[in-house]
Amino acid sequence: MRMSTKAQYAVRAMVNLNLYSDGSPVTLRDISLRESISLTYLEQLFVKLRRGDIVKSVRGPGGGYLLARPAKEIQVDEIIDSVEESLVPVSCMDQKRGCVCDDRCVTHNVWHGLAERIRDFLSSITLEELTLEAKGMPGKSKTNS
Amino acid sequence: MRMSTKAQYAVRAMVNLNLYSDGSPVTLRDISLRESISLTYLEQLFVKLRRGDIVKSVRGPGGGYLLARPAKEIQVDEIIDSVEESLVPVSCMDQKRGCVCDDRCVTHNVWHGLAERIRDFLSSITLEELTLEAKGMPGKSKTNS
DNA sequence: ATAATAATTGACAGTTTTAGTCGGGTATGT
DNA sequence: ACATACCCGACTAAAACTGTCAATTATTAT
Repeated sequence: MRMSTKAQYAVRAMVNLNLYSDGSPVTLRDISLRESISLTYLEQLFVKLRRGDIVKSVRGPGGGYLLARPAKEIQVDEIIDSVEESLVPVSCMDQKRGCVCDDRCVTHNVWHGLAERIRDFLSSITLEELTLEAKGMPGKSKTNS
Repeated sequence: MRMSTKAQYAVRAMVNLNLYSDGSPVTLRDISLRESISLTYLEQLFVKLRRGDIVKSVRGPGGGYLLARPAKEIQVDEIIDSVEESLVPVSCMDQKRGCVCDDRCVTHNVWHGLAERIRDFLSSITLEELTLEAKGMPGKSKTNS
């Protein structure tokens, strides 16, 4: 039960992007240096984040990435979804239209319930909250306990 | 974010063991046939389940496995812990004594909070509840929603 | 126009984890 | 003694993860 480093990187990169954004685009190179994530790997992640409507890109000199929406409207689960990291704990439940197990699904409800808790929690946290926390100014809701 | 099949097998096997237990030991061979899990793989899992005080073994002819404790006192998270499947979503938090990240733990609280939710949920479900559900006689608390 | 910047994309590879198999051993009841 | 069933560690094939590399396209500054 591990969150892949891909997902962890994506969240960290997004917090960093928002933290250092002043209206003009932020380059991946800057994020790469600040977060010690390889530039080429970040590129991979941001292609997916763009497709997921989390960021938008500005090409050419002075270009980079901007948030596609206000930080308040970006939830952590959306970031993870965008980099194609499943939040569902078992493979038979990947399809939207429910579990396709044909038999012996005694444990189905356990994983289904778990998936709900994970989703609920991660969708309750916004990028804005994480960024405020990173600034040492916790927002109105804390992420733990 | 996947629950390994090892953990899924362990939970399924435990439900099956309890379901077909009438006081005398249940052999892994029977569980293997009923759940279509390889016998040798089950052996691996049950060594760990025994060490985790989930089951106890009876050797020799007529032997097999029994629950080490009443089903009501066995929680799903204990089963998963026993087969050495971490329930903590990030590796830096594996140690009991907290996260050892030396820096940039902006996202720490997210994973910590997530770990708590996962633990809380899985510890709220007992083997007895799962077994009753499997019998088509849902217990007092449902596992989902 | 041209050059520099920066995103975009696909192919590829090393490493680690997972999911098992295999071959023996050990305890116990009949 | 012998069959049963647990016990244990080494080994392996496959998959996933975590990136790298090379080449391209779009945009802006000069």
